[in-house]
Amino acid sequence: MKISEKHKDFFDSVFEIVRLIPEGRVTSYGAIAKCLGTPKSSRMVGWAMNASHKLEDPFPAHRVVNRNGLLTGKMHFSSPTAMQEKLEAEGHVIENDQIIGYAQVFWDPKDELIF
DNA sequence: CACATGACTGACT
DNA sequence: AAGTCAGCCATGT
Repeated sequence: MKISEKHKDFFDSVFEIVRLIPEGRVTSYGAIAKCLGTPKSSRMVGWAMNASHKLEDPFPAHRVVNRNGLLTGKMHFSSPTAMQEKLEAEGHVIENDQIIGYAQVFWDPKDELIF
């Protein structure tokens, strides 16, 4: 299966934003979707994350969680615990698959777009 | 082609 | 406050 060129645009934007996430910060699918102008297409952001596995370069998909700071996509990583481990390695505290102090480490893509 | 599912979210009840 | 519904749209059956 191959990603259409039309979708590549969307994917590219998502990847670019996620790569901009500073270490020790996280963001949500909705925030990215909103930044792209399609706030209701957060599912598509998750879809893009799924496609991120094809990327050869390291991709911090673990820095993208749902709006509750819940690691809903951890099962899609190489290891069910990989996501949590990487987050903890960056200084986050995970409890019950949820990022403690999520609001404090939340990073809004718009912060980088607005000057 | 129709229906169900999913790395989601916001609104409504 | 907690549960339900409705948008979203690609993919799988």
